[in-house]
Parts: sequence; structure tokens; C-alpha cells
Amino acid sequence: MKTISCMKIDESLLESFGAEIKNYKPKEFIFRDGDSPLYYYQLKNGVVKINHYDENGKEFIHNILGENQSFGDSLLFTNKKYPINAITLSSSSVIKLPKNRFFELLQQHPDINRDLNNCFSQHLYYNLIMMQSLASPHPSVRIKGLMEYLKSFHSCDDAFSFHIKLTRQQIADLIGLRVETVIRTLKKMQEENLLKIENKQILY
DNA sequence: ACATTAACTGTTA
DNA sequence: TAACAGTTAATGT
Repeated sequence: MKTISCMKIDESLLESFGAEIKNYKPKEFIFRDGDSPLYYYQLKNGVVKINHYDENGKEFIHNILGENQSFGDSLLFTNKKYPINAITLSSSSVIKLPKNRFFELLQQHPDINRDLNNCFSQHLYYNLIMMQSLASPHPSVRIKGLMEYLKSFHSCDDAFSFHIKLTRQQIADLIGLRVETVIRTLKKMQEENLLKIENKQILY
């Protein structure tokens, strides 16, 4: 039904505008909360998490990204500083293109500009869904919202076809719950046939 | 390192 | 007041 293209720009095109590839070890910061957005970033391979820490130091994960996904794009269109961190979870290589060259690229490629708008719209839509479920006091609603959100990045939406590749702790940090609650709630949801668990793997 | 369980506390429906 | 999320801690995989 829906093919979400999270923004992916052709690598050689990016390079022709002066993009560079930077390699990161696991647990390195790509940018930090408070930095100024200066580059367009696209993940070539690896896994990156977007998070922030609340006033008590508790982590809140915004997203976990896989290859070919871009991140932090929307901040390039503001003069705000990043309110989030981007941290590698595995060894990763990232393509980075300076902001001004990125804008030139968009100007010369209206089709890509349009795709970017499309991508922003999709994100906005699923962010709304996420927000609505996060506002719920019921853990199962939050988990369900997260699953829908994650599944939206994947093309296939058959029942129980989507494998959630996150640890229980990561799920908890994405929706502001405790691991124990996530575990308890996942069990209930399994009983209610909302998802399947096969040797600890969550299928949605 | 991650998942689960149990026992307890405080909050809320 | 019964259910249920957070806390802590122990145990299992």
C-alpha cells in the first residue's frame, strides 16, 4: 500500500556536489544536542539512533535508523540548533554534504526537492500518529503506535510480517516506559493476538 | 549483554 | 480496593 521512501539521494550525485563519506565506530556522536546543523546526513550503512536526555538524564530515543536513511534534514531549513543527538550504534559510514551545497543540489534537481517534501509529509503524518499514541496512558497503545510507526518505514504490511529489531530496553526508551512494563505489556498483546513473539523476536 | 520474574511501593481507575 | 506502572533486585538465557 505505502512505500515510504525515507529520503535517499543518489550517492554519486551527492559526491558530485562535494559530499564526503565519514566512518564512525559504534557509540560515536555524529552531532550533538546544541550543535548547529551544517550538513545533510545520509546513512550509507550501519545503525544510528536519534535521542535526547531529559532533565533527569533519562534517555528518550526518537528513532533508530538503518541504511540509506537521512537524518536531521528538517533542521537544515531552520536556524535552530539540534535539539537531539545522533549516535552510531554499530560501525557506520555516513555521507555528509555541506548545507549550502545541499541547497544548490535541491535547486538544480526539483524532482529531488519534491521527493524531499513528500518525505517530510510522510514523516509528519507518522509523527502525528506517534504523538497521539504517546499521549495515551496505556502502554499497549504506545507500543502499538510505535509498531505502526516502525512498520511504516518498511514496505510490507502483512500481519505479523514485520520483525521488530529492537531490544526491549530500546522499545521502552522510544516510548517512555520501563522495560518491565514493556515485557508485561508485550505478553498481554500476544495473548490478545496483536502481535507474535517467537523465541523473543517480536513479529508485528 | 539482554530478558524475565518476583516482591514491594505508590498511584489511579 | 483492585489493578497496574515504576523500582529494585535476583535469576535466567
